[in-house]
Amino acid sequence: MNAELSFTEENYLKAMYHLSSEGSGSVNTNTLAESMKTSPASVHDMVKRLSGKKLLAHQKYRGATLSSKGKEVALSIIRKHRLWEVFLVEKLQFKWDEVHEVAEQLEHIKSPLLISRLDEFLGRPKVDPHGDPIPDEHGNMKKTIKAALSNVSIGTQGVMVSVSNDNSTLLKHLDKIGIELGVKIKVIDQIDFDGSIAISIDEGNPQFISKPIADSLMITVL
Amino acid sequence: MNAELSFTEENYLKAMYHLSSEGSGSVNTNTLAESMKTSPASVHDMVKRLSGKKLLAHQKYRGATLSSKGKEVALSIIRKHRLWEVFLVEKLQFKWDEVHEVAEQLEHIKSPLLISRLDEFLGRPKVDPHGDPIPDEHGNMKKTIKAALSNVSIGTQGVMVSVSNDNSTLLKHLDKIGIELGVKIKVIDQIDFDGSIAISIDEGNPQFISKPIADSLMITVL
DNA sequence: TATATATTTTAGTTTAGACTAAAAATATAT
DNA sequence: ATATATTTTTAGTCTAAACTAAAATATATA
Repeated sequence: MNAELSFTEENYLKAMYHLSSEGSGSVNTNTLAESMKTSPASVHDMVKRLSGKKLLAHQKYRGATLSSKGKEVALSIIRKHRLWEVFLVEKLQFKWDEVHEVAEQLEHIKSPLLISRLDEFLGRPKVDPHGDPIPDEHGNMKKTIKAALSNVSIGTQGVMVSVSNDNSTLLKHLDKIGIELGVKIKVIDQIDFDGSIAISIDEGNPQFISKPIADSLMITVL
Repeated sequence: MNAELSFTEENYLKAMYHLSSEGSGSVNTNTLAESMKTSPASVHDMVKRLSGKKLLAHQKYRGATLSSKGKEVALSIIRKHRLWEVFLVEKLQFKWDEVHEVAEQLEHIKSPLLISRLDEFLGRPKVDPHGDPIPDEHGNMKKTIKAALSNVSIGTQGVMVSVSNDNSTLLKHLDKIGIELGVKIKVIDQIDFDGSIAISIDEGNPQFISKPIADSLMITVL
């Protein structure tokens, strides 16, 4: 009845989910091909396979859409991926940027018991180390809100998710003061005069960053 | 140069290792086919693949032998398998009869960092939950002496390391009478009539177990 | 509207890993 | 020593998932 999916099939479903604004809306062949780093022809083959398995709906020349069954599978893989990322960072001291490749492998391990025990072992975390929400066993998760650091109110906590500016002087500066992707940031104070703000990084001592810097730092609000 | 191996290729190498009395000696096609639950023809295909990759040596009609490179790969997979088993039992409260299937999947995850961190996290264990030794990162492990409980003389003490039979009725029975991995067992008496024996479990009161059960209980002799 | 461009689909190959059936080599038993 | 049985290898086929090249369709522009 529910034949086991290959790693590849699972990866296509995951990509479909991410590309279709959280699972609703259709994805065209070329977009999926680019995301999967393969050819449109290969994608077309796979889309036919997966729609044969009722995991997505497809009509000729009109792109593909995840079915509810397909969405369910995608969310369970995302859940596994993010739980493993938490494990790697919290238990095995992986750095933020070392987890992805390994989690890409671990997400395909098939064992419901493993995942429920892992979830428990980790204390049923709600977000992964990048601040992305972890779906529960029914696929429910709360949406994350992303905002520039300069845009949130005092007391807001979040996880650094991107720098909307690739000026290398800025990047070096961030590195020096300990701001990197994945760190937890809390806004402590805001100075009206120049728009600079005081933040704590990973629960450390408060330090100031200027408005232009705060403008370019994006966080997911926790 | 060192192209990544498929799960299947890794499984063949692992089977080769187990079938060739710890990696030395040749394995014939039929034996390997039975172990891999496939046909001799398929095995032959794979043996040609793997000898092309210098992971084993093969001469026509004369069976296959692991090369030192192949043995190295096999041992690294066995290492990963056993470390994951320790993780599942010690951290995720898996029962010793629930770990195998999941470890069969986890052993193929490719990340040297993951394994070295996992090893550290687990306190560099020397044996897995079945009492089998865990190879170190260079493939070294010490041999353990195992014997069936029915085979040792009165007065012998040992530690329960495995059950050479995965019948689930037996496993449940053992669980009920308090026999689990790691318990210390001493042979108190042997009854010639039916071959049953009296043992003490963790220095407790003697109790009898039948010959068929004693046959399938393996201990490491102390 | 007609034509150019972009996207999607079809058709035909390729590789890994399985399969079955049959042929070849080796081992064994009378 | 020869017949028989066993084991191994070859040959040919199948499926999943990729590929390239070409055909079909859709979209955009003159």
